Amino acid sequence: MVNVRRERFREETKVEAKRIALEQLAEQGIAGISVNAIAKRMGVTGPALYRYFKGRDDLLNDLVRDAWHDLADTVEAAVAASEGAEPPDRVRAFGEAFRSWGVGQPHRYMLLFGTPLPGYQAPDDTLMAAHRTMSAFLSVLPHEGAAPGRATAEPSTLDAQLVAWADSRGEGDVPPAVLLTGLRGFTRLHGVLSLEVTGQFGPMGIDPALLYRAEVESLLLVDSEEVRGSTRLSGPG
Amino acid sequence: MVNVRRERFREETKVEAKRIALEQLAEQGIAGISVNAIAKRMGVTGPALYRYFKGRDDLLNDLVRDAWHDLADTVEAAVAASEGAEPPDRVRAFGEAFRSWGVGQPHRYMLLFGTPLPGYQAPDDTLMAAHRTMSAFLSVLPHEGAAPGRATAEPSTLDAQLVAWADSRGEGDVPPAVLLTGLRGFTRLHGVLSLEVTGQFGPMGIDPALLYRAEVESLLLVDSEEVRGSTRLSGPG
DNA sequence: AACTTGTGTTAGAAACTCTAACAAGAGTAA
DNA sequence: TTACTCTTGTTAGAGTTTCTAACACAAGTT
Repeated sequence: MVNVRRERFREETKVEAKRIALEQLAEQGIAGISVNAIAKRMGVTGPALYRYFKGRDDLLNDLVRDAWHDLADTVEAAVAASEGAEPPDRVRAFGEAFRSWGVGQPHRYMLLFGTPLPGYQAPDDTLMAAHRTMSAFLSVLPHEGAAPGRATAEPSTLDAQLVAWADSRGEGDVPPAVLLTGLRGFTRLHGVLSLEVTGQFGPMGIDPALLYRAEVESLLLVDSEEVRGSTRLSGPG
Repeated sequence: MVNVRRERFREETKVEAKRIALEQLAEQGIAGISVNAIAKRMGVTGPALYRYFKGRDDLLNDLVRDAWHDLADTVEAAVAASEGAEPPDRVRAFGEAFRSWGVGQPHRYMLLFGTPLPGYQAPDDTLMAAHRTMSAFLSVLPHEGAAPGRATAEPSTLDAQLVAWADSRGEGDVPPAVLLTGLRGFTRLHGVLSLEVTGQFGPMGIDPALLYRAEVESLLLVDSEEVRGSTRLSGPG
């Protein structure tokens, strides 16, 4: 029989430890997360926490997993709340939710998108949450009018890779054009956001929010770009 | 009188220490850089190196500065080598040089664009190199046809901030439209590249190079995007 | 009541950063 | 040459880490 009381206390201890770790993360960054210091703040000695986490890396991996789930929940909620709105507004809603999440907790954002621990392999659980985040984004991109592509003869093309990627996540019905828009769009948002949360715009005197929104708007056009050739450069036509 | 011989030895010691630090960075990431370990590999005891660096943070800041200068040199060389080519090809040349630099030394790339040390303020020297990098990019973007804007009445607009930023760098003659293209373009390249060097595309089975090039091509269109309204979404016209 | 399991303790190894005190060499000046 | 200063190395040590091992004790099970 499973001891439910012990299991519950054990879970609460882990939650409490991670809560303090999140504080350390927010205040001092990843390097400021210390198993020893967490234990002290919980009123126990250092080694006690090793009954709950195999090591510091294990704790960090838990934080990464939790953060991905939190991010996925956040953007999913925003997408759900925008139900019924016009497609462009739903994209904007996703964009704002994503940015708010990141700007509100810069170090946690970089915990997800910064350099991973050496040898890190994201577990299925974590990958699932990352997928949920991306799916939420894809769901607000309009699908109509996009050619439903399947596995192409040439697997080295981006389209083929995108379809294979979607297939592996059980989303084989999403057209490659939408997948491409989603993936490129995500990299664009991350491009601005990651520079913002690391403070790179600080010495430049530029409001990252404006730049971010400009990029969000660019997503609303990224499809039509693809249609035209890409040899033109600059100059109002 | 200045003792030139001592000064030279001192400089060589610092260079050697940073060389080993770069190896540690490449192999184990930032966390793997250890003053003690560097000293041992140089055949001296740990504290000896503190005659050359005020502390570990000081060493890291030197690495950041060197990396920025190296990156600036690299993209400047690529831009210079593309002299005379068509503007789109020069943009591509910059893009490839930037990506090669980052992909070739992922941890060093993240040393520049990852979370900075707490309280870090980039010194002038470092800012200069960052500016050189951006200027190299701006120099391959075509300027003709762009309206030469100066300080606007409304300073909260992105254009006004861009002009102020360029002014502070002594590049007040660059039109705001080009500044915007440059800044947005840089964030796009960084968006893909930073996800690549942190291994985020690994589990996705997608070739980041293809995605990166798609974004490079998007830069060649970013201006014309601005001209049209930004309310359209998806769907081949 | 006896046994197993879980969870805390202390002790300690092996790292790390960084400071202090000291020793010795290199360069300068009387 | 002698004396002084400056630079650069050493060792010792404080105060951190992470993490393992050995032990103590309580809680749950049989």
